[in-house]
Amino acid sequence: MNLKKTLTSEDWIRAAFRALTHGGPGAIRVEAIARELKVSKGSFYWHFKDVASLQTEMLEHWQLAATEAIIENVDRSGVRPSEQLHLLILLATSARHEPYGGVLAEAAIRDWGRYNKLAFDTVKAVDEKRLSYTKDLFLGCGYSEKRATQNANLLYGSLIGLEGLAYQQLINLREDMLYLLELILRAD
Amino acid sequence: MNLKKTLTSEDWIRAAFRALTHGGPGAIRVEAIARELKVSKGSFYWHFKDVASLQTEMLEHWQLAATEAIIENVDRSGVRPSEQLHLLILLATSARHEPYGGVLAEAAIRDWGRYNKLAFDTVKAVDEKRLSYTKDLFLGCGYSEKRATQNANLLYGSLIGLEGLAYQQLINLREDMLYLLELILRAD
DNA sequence: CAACAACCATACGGTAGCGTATGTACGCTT
DNA sequence: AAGCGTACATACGCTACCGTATGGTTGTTG
Repeated sequence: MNLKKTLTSEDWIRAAFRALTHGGPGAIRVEAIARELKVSKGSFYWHFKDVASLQTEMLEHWQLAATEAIIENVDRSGVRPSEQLHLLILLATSARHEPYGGVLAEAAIRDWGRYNKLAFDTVKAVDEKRLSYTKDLFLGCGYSEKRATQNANLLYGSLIGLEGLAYQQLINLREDMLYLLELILRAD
Repeated sequence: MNLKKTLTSEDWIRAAFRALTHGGPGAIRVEAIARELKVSKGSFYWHFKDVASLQTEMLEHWQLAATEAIIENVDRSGVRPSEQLHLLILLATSARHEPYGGVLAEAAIRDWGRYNKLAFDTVKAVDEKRLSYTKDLFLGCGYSEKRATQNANLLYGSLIGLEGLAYQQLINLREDMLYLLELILRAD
């Protein structure tokens, strides 16, 4: 009995994320997603005012989930700061805990942010929060303000860039990220 | 007398890159670019068979230019390997020598590669060449095969990721890249 | 100067999407 | 069982784009 009779707006949002992940921002189209969901677009315009409002809700959902996902797990680990950084990388490079399609959706939204102001602001807010959180972990390790900032920038920026290369099968994401952390922590 | 009477196919390609940079892959539209160039699409279909062939030529042009751009300057510098790495970063973070719109086009093509196989293969080929070149520089510094590979992955991957953060005004690209190189070279 | 090719304009049919208007089936209340 | 709101289906007009067909203009060449 997994047959739901009626759809919710969240069903539409999830389907829209699949479309975004597979075809980019331009694939967020009412009629195409409706076909995917095997309903008519009458359903869409019942749950949403228009496409823009769907996009807004998508970004809101993602922003919430994207900032809570990893941070909570690391905070609750209860280990010491340098171990938290290690754990952070392990979690970030497993990437099966992220919402709405994981790394693929993450990259798709990041791309989206290049051509859409709302998406840009959303991604920027998420990046700021993650950078700030990572910086705090380095501060907890005893690094100076400047060093903590640089280390956080480096760790997070590298993660984003290396994810792209890993997607192309050119590198091993976790191996290279752990190597970077080693370089950082080794330096006095 | 900067008024050229007729357009060349390269004029169309350059305009298409501007469209790509500003609006993403979905902005590569004949009639929109024609308006931008103040001609009709009759011009386009004279120079190109269809949109797909324009896209193909765009990627071919970019692939050629993107691999030759920096590498040549570094090769001709004549300094020793570790200084070449330093120079490489300076050039990569100035990014005003790149073709077809520089970093912005680069990122747009990278995004494009997520949803288009031809673009994907092109970006992958470019990344492979740059990674291999960077790796050779590290080999020239005396690093082992494994370390040279890891260092190259890290340096190039970080550049891509940090460029995104720099675009959001969240970091200083050159400062963080030079810091990374310092971390790498300092480690024995 | 006639002929030809390069280059572009205009007009057309076809497709795909958006948003709206309206019809309809179904469950739930009273 | 009559009525009402929920959740869709269907049909419509509109717009933007693609690709083609065809005609016009300009420069070059014999």
